[in-house]
Amino acid sequence: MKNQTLWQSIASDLEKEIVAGSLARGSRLPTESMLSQRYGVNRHTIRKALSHLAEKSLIWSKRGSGVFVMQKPTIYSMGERVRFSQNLLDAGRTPSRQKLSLSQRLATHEEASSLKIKKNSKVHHYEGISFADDEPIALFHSVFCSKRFPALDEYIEDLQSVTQALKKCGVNDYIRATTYVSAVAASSLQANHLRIKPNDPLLCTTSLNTDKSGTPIEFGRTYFSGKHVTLSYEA
Amino acid sequence: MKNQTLWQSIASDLEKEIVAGSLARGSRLPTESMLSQRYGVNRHTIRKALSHLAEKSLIWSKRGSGVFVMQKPTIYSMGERVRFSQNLLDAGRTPSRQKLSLSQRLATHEEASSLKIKKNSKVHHYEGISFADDEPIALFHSVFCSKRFPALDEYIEDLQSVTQALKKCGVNDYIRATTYVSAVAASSLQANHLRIKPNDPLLCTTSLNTDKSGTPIEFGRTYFSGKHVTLSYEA
DNA sequence: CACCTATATACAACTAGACAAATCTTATCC
DNA sequence: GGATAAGATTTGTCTAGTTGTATATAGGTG
Repeated sequence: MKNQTLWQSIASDLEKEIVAGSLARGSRLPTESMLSQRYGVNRHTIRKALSHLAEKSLIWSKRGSGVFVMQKPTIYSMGERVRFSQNLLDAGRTPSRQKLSLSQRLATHEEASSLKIKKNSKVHHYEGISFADDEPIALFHSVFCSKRFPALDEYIEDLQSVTQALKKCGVNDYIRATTYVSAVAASSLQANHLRIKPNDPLLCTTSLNTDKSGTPIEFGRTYFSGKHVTLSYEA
Repeated sequence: MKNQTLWQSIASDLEKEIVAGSLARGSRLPTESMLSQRYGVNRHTIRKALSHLAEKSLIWSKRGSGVFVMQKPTIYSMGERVRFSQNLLDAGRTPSRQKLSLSQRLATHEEASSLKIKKNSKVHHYEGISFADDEPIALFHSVFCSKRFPALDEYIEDLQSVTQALKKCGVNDYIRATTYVSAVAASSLQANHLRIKPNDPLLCTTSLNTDKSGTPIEFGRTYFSGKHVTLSYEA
């Protein structure tokens, strides 16, 4: 720990405060100007320390707004039954979702064939952001056969829960049939929603849920922020 | 004074200018490049002369900023009532303080036992720099029981004086109960604040102030720059 | 030879200042 | 009360200048 540069000392000092908890998870750091005063250095030196912490995913910054302490990464377990809210509760986090859009449109080829419905069938398209402790961790979009679930959109709107909405439609249980996982780079729009930078890595899961008899129910993709989420496949 | 090397004669030349006052205390020297031009030597030769003056504590340098003339050292007297401002005024210096941070956090073991409060109690944490004639001479940090002095942080913020802030909290007088003194090496962060080099010696005083009845009020540490301060224990 | 003095060059670390872009705050208007 | 506009804050980016450090070279001296 010798011969440290100033910005390294500052970075490790701030890191201590974060892990010790005196800078709480999710809270805002002092501004760069205030930090430069506190440490008696130029703002650029502070920025170098902060950018180091940002690379370690301890903090993230938003122009015009401030620098914030990141939450701990969330372990998201994939299994036969993947339930967003329950998953996060199990991980000790507070789940929430924000709807981005909820509409009807024609199914794409991929969606139609996955759901085993006719080409040009109508589907409910549900798109949104998943949060853990008010921190965005994933973007999702799902489609459901409109013919089979005529009023699903209203239920989702009311209940804010896909699982509950499906129950209203008579689907008491559904099972993850297939999941594909790949890594992609975030677009600028995705990055903005997830509060990360463009080209940061995303975990892209493409999944199909069916009922017990194997009939397709829901097809969708979820983009998890690599910084915030680790997928777990434990049995 | 013959057979002097180049850097020696340059050093003594600059020293003359300092003691004569043509290079005022606290002012900035010409840059190393300018000096190397003025004396017609290489910059390294200038640096050798400057580093000699720095060892004699006549100047100090800040990377990226420049080289500055140091003030004279200060005598700081320790006694039953240790008051920073009064001490410096008595020594003919102009005191000032700069706040580095002021926050609440949980007390450490040492702090809790010294203040005789419960473990995990909240404390005000006040951290800053003490100046004499605009030259930093010490780093301090103090803790006060939050429960006993709920609004102390606001008072300190407003009044910029611990003694005055405590008066607002009903503590009209406090007494130095114990003081421990040790010598430690400056960290790079401490060195930066005190305008000295890492590993330069510091006088570390650990002190407890109580009210007249002996109830602990304030516990803290002060790190005096060995180059700038001599502690005095005269009766 | 080993060591000090001095030169030369290059790069790293840090400061200083300015401006742009995004955001937050506040006053104002209807 | 809510929308809008203006101003202040805050992060992002850029250019320039200064000290700190490392390496290489050469001459003089004990």
